Amino acid sequence: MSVRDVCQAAGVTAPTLYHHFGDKQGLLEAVAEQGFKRYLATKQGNGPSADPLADLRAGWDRHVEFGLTHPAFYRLMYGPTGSRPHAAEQQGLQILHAMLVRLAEQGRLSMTPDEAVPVIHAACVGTTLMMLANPDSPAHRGLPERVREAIFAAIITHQHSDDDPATTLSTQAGTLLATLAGQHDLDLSPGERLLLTELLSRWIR
Amino acid sequence: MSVRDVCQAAGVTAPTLYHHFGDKQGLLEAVAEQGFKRYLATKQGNGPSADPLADLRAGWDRHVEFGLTHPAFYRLMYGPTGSRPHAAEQQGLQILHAMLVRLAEQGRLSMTPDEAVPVIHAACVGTTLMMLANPDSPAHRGLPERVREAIFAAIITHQHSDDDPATTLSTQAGTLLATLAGQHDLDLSPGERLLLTELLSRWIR
DNA sequence: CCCGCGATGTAACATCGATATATGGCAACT
DNA sequence: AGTTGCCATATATCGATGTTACATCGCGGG
Repeated sequence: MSVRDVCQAAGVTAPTLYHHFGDKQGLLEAVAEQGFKRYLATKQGNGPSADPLADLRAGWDRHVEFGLTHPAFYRLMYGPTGSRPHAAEQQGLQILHAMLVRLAEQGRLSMTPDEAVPVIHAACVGTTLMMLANPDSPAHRGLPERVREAIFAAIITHQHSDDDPATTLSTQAGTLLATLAGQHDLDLSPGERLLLTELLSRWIR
Repeated sequence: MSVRDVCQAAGVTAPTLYHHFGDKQGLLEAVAEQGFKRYLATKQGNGPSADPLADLRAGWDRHVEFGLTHPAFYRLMYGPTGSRPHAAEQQGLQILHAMLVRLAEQGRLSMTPDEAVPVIHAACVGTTLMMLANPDSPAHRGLPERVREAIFAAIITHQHSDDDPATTLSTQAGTLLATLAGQHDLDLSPGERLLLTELLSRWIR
C-alpha cells in the first residue's frame, strides 16, 4: 500500500494526508482506530441480558466474526505492530470487564475479573488470528467454539449458579477449610493459620 | 529495516542478497524459518518423559519463553504476515500432536488430538503475542500460566484422585478470592480483608 | 477591506526495493 | 592444459516510495 495510491483514491495530494495524519504510520493508526470504533458499534446494540455468561459468549462470537468479516481491519488492529493501546480498544476491554464483574458478583468466576480479562482476550485474539491465517482449513472447523468453551469452562465455576452469594461463599470457604485441615506443611505461621481459619469460619453456616 | 543496511552489515552488495533470497520478503521468510529452527532446537533436547501432561506444560512454557526471549523473531514467525506455513512450524505442531496422541491413548484427552492441536496453538500464540505487546503490564502477571491451566483443564479429563494437593489448594483459594472480589458488604474490616487476600494469594500460582 | 490561519497544491529530495549487465573464480570435462 | 559453464558477487542505475519546503487558495474576524 503506497501513500500515493491512497492520496489518488482519496482525491487529494500527499501534503494534505501528511497535514492530517503526520506520517504513514499515523494514517494506519487512524484506520485502526476507525476499525475499533466499528467493532464497538457491533457490541453497542446489545445491552446486558439476564445471563452474563450468555453475554460473554455473544461477545466472543462477535469478536471472531468481526475478524473474519474484516480481515484487513483486524490485522491492523491486533497485529503485532508495536503501536500503543488505542482508546477504543480499552473501551472494549472495559465492557468485557463489566460482564466479568457481574459474573463474579454471582460467585460464578474462579478468578478475579482483572485476571480473567487478559485470559479471555489473549485466547480470543489468538484464535481469531489463527482463523484469519487459514480460514478454510478443515482442522480449524469449529475452532473458535472449542477454544471459547475451553476458556469459559475453566473460568466459570460449574456449581449451583442459582444459589445466593452468601451460600456460594459458605461452600467455597468450607471447601477451602477442609483442604487446609489436611495440609500440615503449608507456608503459614500458627498465628496466620488460626487467623485464616477464623476469618473463613465466619461465613460457614 | 532497509535492504541496504542489511547488505552493509553483512558486507555484501544488494545483488548478492537478491541472488540468495529473491526479494526482501524472501529474506524475511528465511529469517523466520531460521527462527523456527532455533525454536525447535530448544524442544529437541527434552525427549518424551513419563508424563505427557508434564511434557505438554513444558512445551507451552518453552513456547512462551522463546517469544519473550526473541521478540523480533517471534513477531516475524507468528505475526499476521499472510505468508505460508513454514516447514519447521509444521514439525513443531507434529511434536505437539504426538504428545496429545500419548494422552489420548491414556484416555486423558476430552477431544481428538487433531482438534486439540489448534486449540492449544491458538491460545498459546495469542497469549505470547499479548505478553509481547506489553510484557511489563501488571495485568499480565502470571497470564501464560493462567491461560495454560485453563486450556489444559478443559482438554484433559479430570481424575481428581491423583491431583497434587498444592494444585487443589491453588484452585480453591483462587475461586474464593474471585468470589470475595465481587462482594462488597461482607463482615470484614479493611485490614481483615487485606490480610485474608494476602494469605489466600500466597497459594496462587 | 485586509489580515491571518488552516487546508491544499506544486515541485522536489532522499531513500528504498529491485535489476540489467559485467566480472571473477572454481569445478568439470575434453 | 585449456576450455567451458556456472555460481556468486560487484558496478551502476532505474523507477517508486515516504516525506517536505514552499507557494497558493479560501474563508472568517478585526
